[in-house]
Amino acid sequence: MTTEKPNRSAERDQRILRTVAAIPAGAVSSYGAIAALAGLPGSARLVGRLLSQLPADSGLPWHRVVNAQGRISLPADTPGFREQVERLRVEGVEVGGGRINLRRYGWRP
DNA sequence: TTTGCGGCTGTAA
DNA sequence: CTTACAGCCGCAA
Repeated sequence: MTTEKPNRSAERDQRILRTVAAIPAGAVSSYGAIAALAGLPGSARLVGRLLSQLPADSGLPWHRVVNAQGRISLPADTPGFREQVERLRVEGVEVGGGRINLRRYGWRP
């Protein structure tokens, strides 16, 4: 009735986060791919923003998301970058120079 | 409410 | 590898 304005953004967020959560360990996906899988093609940057604001205790595998070039999108001199590299290696993903071979580790649902 | 800007982007040149 | 531009969105002014 009075409020006929559903929070569509919150819904998108959930869909994106759920998609990220679906990436299996040992694999990586890209911002654009996640957005597309979540039904939001073209909203790659939204995925990035979401992950960047993700609480530390979210439990989501944010580290399994890299850019379309297979590169970690965080500045190489940041704790976040090192953390991502570390987490990926723990899962068996080879990371060289902040790079990942998508042919090999790219997630294909 | 409109506008402008910037981003964990993507793609093409 | 660098540069440029295109879309999409959230946020501050």
